[in-house]
Amino acid sequence: MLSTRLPMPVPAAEHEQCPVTDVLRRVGDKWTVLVVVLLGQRPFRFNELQRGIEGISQRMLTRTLRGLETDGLVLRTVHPTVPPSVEYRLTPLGESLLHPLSALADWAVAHQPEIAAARAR
Amino acid sequence: MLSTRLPMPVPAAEHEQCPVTDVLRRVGDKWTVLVVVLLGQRPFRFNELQRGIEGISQRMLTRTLRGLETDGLVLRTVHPTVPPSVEYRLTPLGESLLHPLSALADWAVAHQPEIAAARAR
DNA sequence: CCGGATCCAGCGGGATACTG
DNA sequence: CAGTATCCCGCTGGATCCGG
Repeated sequence: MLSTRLPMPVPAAEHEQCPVTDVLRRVGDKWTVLVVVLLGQRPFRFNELQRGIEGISQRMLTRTLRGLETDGLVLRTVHPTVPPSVEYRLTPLGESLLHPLSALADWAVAHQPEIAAARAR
Repeated sequence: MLSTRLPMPVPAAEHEQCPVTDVLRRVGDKWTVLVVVLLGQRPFRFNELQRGIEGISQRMLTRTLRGLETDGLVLRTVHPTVPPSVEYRLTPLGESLLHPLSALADWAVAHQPEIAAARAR
C-alpha cells in the first residue's frame, strides 16, 4: 500500500477514514479495552460490569458498550424479566480482536521500563 | 493478572496508569500511527514528513514527534547546518512497535467489511 | 527549515438527576 | 436493573502568526 520511497504525499482520503486509525481510536479511548478484556473472560450483566470496573460511570459504560455493539464486537441480549436483565458478551468478531490486542498489550508491558526510562529524560 | 471469575472489581490504580492503556491512547491519537509507519520505511526530515502526510499541521507534526521522542520511540538528530536540517528516525524500540502494530492493522483491514456491515445496522 | 506561542472550536468524559 | 437526559469542564487538535 505504501511504496518504499514515498515520492508522493499520503493522500488525506487514505488516512482520513482509514480502518486502522479507525480501530485504533476506538480502542484508544479510556474504557473500551478494559471492557473488552472483561467480556473476554465471560458474559457480564450491566451493573456487574460497572461494579467490575472501578471508576467508570453509568454514562461511559453505556457509551462504551454501545460503541462496541455498533461495531459488531459485542452482543447485547435483553431478557424481558422483572426487573430486566441485560447480558453483554463478545461476538466472534470481538473475540478475534483479543489476539492482536493482547499482542500489543504484551509489547506495552514488556517495554514499559524502556518507555518509563525515556520519559524520565 | 485478571482472575477467571473476577469476584473483586478491577481497582482504579490498576487501569488508571496502566501501560497498555497508556500505549493505546498514544497510538490512538490522530497522527502517531501514520508517522510511525512512514518512519518505519526510512528516516525523514521535518518538512519532508509534513509534505508526506496530507493535512497535518506544523503544530501537530511537532507535537506528535515530541511525544514519540519523549517515549523513546523516535530519535531526533539536529544537523547544525544553515539552514538547519533535522532528521527523525525510529529507535530500535520504535521499530519493535511496528510488529504488534501491524498485527492490529492487519486485523482492522481484514475485518473492515464486518465492522462496516455491523455499523450499517 | 524547524519550530514555539497564542487563540479557539469541538469532543471526550465526569457528575448528577430522573425513568421504564 | 439498566439505562437516558443535562450540564460542565478539560484536553485534543486546527489556524495563524512570530522567531532562530
